[in-house]
Formats: sequence, C-alpha cells, structure tokens
Amino acid sequence: MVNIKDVAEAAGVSTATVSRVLSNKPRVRAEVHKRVMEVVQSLGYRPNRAAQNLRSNSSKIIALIISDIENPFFQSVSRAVEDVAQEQGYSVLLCNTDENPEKEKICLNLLRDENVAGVIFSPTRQAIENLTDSSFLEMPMVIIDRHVSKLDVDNVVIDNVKSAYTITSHLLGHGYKRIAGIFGIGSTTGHDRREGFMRALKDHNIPPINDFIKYTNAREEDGFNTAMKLLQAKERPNAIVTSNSLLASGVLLAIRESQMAIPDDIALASFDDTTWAKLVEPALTVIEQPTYEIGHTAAEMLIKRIQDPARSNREVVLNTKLIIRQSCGCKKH
Amino acid sequence: MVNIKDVAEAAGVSTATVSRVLSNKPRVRAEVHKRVMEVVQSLGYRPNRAAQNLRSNSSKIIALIISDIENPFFQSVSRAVEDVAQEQGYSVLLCNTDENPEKEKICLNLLRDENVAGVIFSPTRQAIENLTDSSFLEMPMVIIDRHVSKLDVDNVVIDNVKSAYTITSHLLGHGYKRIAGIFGIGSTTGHDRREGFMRALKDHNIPPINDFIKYTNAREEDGFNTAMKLLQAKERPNAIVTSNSLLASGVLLAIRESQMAIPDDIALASFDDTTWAKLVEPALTVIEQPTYEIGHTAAEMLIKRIQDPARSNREVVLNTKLIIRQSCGCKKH
DNA sequence: TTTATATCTGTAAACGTTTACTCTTTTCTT
DNA sequence: AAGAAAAGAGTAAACGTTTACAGATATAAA
Repeated sequence: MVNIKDVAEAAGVSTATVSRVLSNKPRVRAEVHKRVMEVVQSLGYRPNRAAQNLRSNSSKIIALIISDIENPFFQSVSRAVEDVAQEQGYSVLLCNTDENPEKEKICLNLLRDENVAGVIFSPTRQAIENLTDSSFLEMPMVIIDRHVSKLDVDNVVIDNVKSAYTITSHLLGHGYKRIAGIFGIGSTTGHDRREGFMRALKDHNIPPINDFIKYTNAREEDGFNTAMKLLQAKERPNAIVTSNSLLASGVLLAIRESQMAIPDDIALASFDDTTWAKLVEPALTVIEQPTYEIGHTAAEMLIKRIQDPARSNREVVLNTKLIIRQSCGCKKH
Repeated sequence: MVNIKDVAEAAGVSTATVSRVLSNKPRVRAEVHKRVMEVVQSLGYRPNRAAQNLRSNSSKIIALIISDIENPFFQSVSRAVEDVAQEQGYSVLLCNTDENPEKEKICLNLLRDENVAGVIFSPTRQAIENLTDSSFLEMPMVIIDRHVSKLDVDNVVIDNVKSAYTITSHLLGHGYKRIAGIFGIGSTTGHDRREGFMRALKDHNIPPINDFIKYTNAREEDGFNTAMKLLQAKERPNAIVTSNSLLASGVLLAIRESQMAIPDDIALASFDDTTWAKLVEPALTVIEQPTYEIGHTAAEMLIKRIQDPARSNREVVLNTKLIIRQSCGCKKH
C-alpha cells in the first residue's frame, strides 16, 4: 500500500507538505499543491485511517446505538443516518442493545475504544441514569427517540404525550369507553405515551381501567400475549392503543385468533406507520413518526457538534401525524 | 486516557510484557500476569484500537454491505451479523449501496481504508465483474444472497432457481395459466428467480407470455406501477409472482386499487416472509428465506476466514420453505 | 560444576499520520 | 533600499501499540 512518504518522494516534497495539501491547509504554493495532487492521483494514494485516527484522536465513524434493527422505526432512522453520514464522508457503526443496559454499557465502551467521532443513541431509562456520572458524554452524542431534558445533550424526539393524547382522543371520539393501552417498558417513550393516553381519558371523563393499562416488552410476541389476556377477560376492551408497531402486529394477530372483527368488535390504533399498516384490512389508524427526519436531523446535529463541541445543546421536537384509516372505526374516504 | 505505558509503570514491567499479557501470549510468569491484570483493572485501562489497528494492520470491525437496510430481508440478516459479531468481539459497520455500482466501489474503498477485518457483501452483478480485477478480494469477504460461483470467495445463498420453481409450480397447480412474474433487476437473484419461474412454466407446458415477465427495481413503488400496467391490460394475468416483499406490497396495493379480490380475481405469491405476510387478508403465500441463518452463517464464515485466510472457499446453499397461506388460492387449515 | 536449553522480560524500532517549530524566501511598508 | 511581516516548506517528534531481537535468569543435562 502506498503511503504518504512515497507520495512525498515522488512529488519531491516533504510528508508535511503532502499532509497539508491533503487536508487543504493554507501555506502551500498552488503549483506544489497541484503537483502533489497529481502524484496522489497517479499513485492511487489513500491515507491510512488508523494512522490518522491515532495521531489526531478522531475517526470518520459515527455510531448508531439502537435497541433493535428489526424494529421498523429504527430501520428508517438508520437509513437516514447512513445517508447523511455517507454524504459527509462518515461511516456508520451499528450497535443493537436489545434495551439491555448491560449491552448499552459494553457498546459505549467499545465505541470509545474505537474513537468514534460521535454517537447517536436511543437509551433505556437505565442508561440515561448511567450516562450522568460516566465519562461517556465526552463523546459527541445526540439522543433520539427518548427524552432527556435533564441531561446536557442534544436531543431529537417527538412529543409522545401529545401524540398519544391525539390518537387516544380520536378513538374516544368514536365513543369507545373501554379502552386499553399497551406500552413499551423500559423506555421513556412508553412512559410518555401512557401519560398522554391517561390524560386523554381524563379530559374525556372516562375513568381509566387499571387492568387495561399494560407495560410490556416491545415485541410482537408480548403484544400477542398481552392482547390475548385482554381479550379473554370477562369484560373485555372495545378499543386498544399500542405504543409501537411490533406490539400492534401482536395485537392484530391476537384479534384474528380470537375471531373478532375490527373495528366492530374491537378498534385498534397504534404508533408507527409501517409498510403493512396500509396493507391490512381494515387499514390501521396510526400516529406516523417522521422516522427518516429524526435520523436525518440527529445525524446533522451530531456532525455539527463534532465540528464544534462547544456548541450549545438543542432539543428538537418533530411533529407527528395522525393517519386516519379504518381500524379506528372511520369509514373509507 | 490511561495507556499501556502507564500500566507498565504501575506494574513495574515493560510495555512489551503488558502487551503480551493482554494478548494472552505465552512466556510470561503467572505471578507477573496476575499483577499486570490487576493494574489493568484498577486503572481501567483499555487498549487504543487505533494504535492496535495501525501497528497490526487489522481492526475488530466487520463491514456489511447491503443494498438497502429498509429491505426486510437485510434487516434480519444484519441482525444476525450483529449478533455474531458482538459475540466474537467485533463491531459492524453498515453500508447502503442502493444497488448502485458506483456506491459499491466507494464503499469498498472506504472499508479498505478503515482496515476492516472482513466484509459481508451483497453485490450487484456489475460489482461482481469489478471484483474480479480489483484488489478488493484481498479483504476477507463472504458474499451473500447473490451467486458468484466463478469468483474465488465464500458464498452463502439459497437456491433461487429451485425456490422460484417451487412457488411458481404451486401457483400453476391451482390451475392459473396466465401467470405473471415481477423480478428485481440488477441482481443475480432476480435473474435466477426468473429462471426458476420459466422452468416451472415449461415443465407445466404453459407457454410464457412475454408481456407478463417484468424486470424492475426492487421497490414498492415499482412493484405498484408494474402491477398497475399488468392489471390494466386487456388480457390481464390471473396470478402474479414477485421476487421480493417490496415488490409484493406494491403489487398488493395495485390489486386493492384495482378493486380486485385475491385470490379469486388474481392470485399472488412472493419471496420473503415479512411481518405483514401473515397479517394481510388473505394471508400471503411465500417462499421463506432463512434470513437470520444466512446472516449468521455468513458472519461465522467470515470470522473463520479472518482467522485463517488460507482456508479453502465454501459455498453454502441454505434451504427455503414454501409457506402456504391463502393468497395463492389455498383454503385456510 | 559447566554447558546447553528453555523460559522470562526488556529495549527499541516500527506502523503512517499530523503538527509544532524552525528556517528560508517572498512580499509589503515606509 | 532596508527592515518587518507573511508565506512556503522541511525536520522531527509524537500518537499507543506490537514484536523482533537480545539479554537475563532459571532449569536441565552432562
């Protein structure tokens, strides 16, 4: 592999000059600049990243720590992050944590070892605590999806309370009174959505039914099991809100299994507009999160922070959108 | 940050010894080993990866090059790769190429710059050509999803011809004669699936209808457009096979838009068992690919190759499974 | 006891960059 | 035209590891 020394020799200059040319530093004659660039071209020189990283303590890698790449929410986010990164000459390192605080810690340590330029992170509540008294925050970081106003970090979120309020209210507007909510455990997100759910009930003067308000892992299986229990109860709910698409598909399966009709026997509405929300029948009424935009914004913010670590923190709250289809009881068109 | 020198001093040994202890080399007294490890612990020393990388020319990063992380097929694959990597102390670098040969090249170069330990790659046909006369193959590499028997690389695939033959035959078994196929362009996969499709027609003595055999980009939108054209033709097909889930959802949308009933007006079957295949009604008959297993196998093969570059190449062909639901015309249970 | 061998450990040179410092040359001021 | 300032380029040290080589000590063999 050709190195900077080879280039320097071939161009008849010192390695310092080559380095200056390559990093577009001033103080180098136009003629020399050109000559060096030509040699770089003809030799096909590409700088050794490890050496650069070692010397200057920073890589061109940004990390994305998410709980599960198989969650459609994060797919779109990661796609956006990738796009921005590629555009700006960064690569993306991926970490799944499965909402497991232990894994989160391992991951953060690893990223520090790798000297990543920055981190985009969707932490568990646990991790948010840990973050405070660790040195991880020395890495440029932007936190997505989860709310961390107390921490001194950049943050990209949606208004979960409001969104949950909106979708719950919509359901209540149809007259459902026995309404259940299934929320993801362990994240601030699930917590906030429950909050919005409760407020909507209150504002509509519907007394909440404790047995109908569930926390569970955010997986299809758990959605299914939780919903089955709900549906088998003597007094079952006539509407369900779920806090993400994995739960929703679980619930949907449970409803099918129970041979019930949506929305007549039971209405359903969920967070996240996945591919299939419009494909099932009746189509699913959802809160659409601007997933791509979340990733995009986060990546851009991160890169800005990398470039200017002293920059003051921002919290960006993006808007969600209620997409009304038929699972809530609305008619088509 | 504490470095190896600090550890050496604190333990009263040389850096060489510390290094030997940390990499579990022989030739170091048990007592010294213990002492060093204790110091490492108490100082919280973590080796600088950049320095290791520079010195020994290899990182603990494996790269995954795929065309699109939003394709459900790759989600599961990447999840598997991540799992294996994490287990073995590697991290995963992600690259989207959008089936764009230009991007593929940029990506490969970048990975070489980063000194990745190895690459898992799903290349376009174009890239397979380029691979031959480039030096990229010097990186440990395993190619997934796409068939590359001519190249001297590890390869994990399914039998696309056979799988397409199976699902097409199943459809033909229902008596559909006017059967259309929509295949992804640019990959060997789409090509092979078309091949299997054709063979099934031939073996069933059904003359292929040229206008019914389409290549297109593997995106929902293209699936929709292609299907719309197909459905608006005077003599429209009464069954469609699609070569992946993105195309399938596009086709499904087109069928809905055209107010046709599945399977009575038109049957549908596709590759890839996504979340929603079982959620739509009628549920979708599919060829299930062992996506997680593909990723898992690939990652394990890659790590083996990294550890032993001289190892002879293998081609692993994994089995697919026809999952019969109702979109093909079969009855439930 | 002497010599040969095996085991343990240290010294110092790499790996390929970037950059502080220095020296030389050019350009600007007056 | 002289001196000051700016621009251009080189020298060499540093970043934190690994490892070839050599030196030292312990063990075994004669």
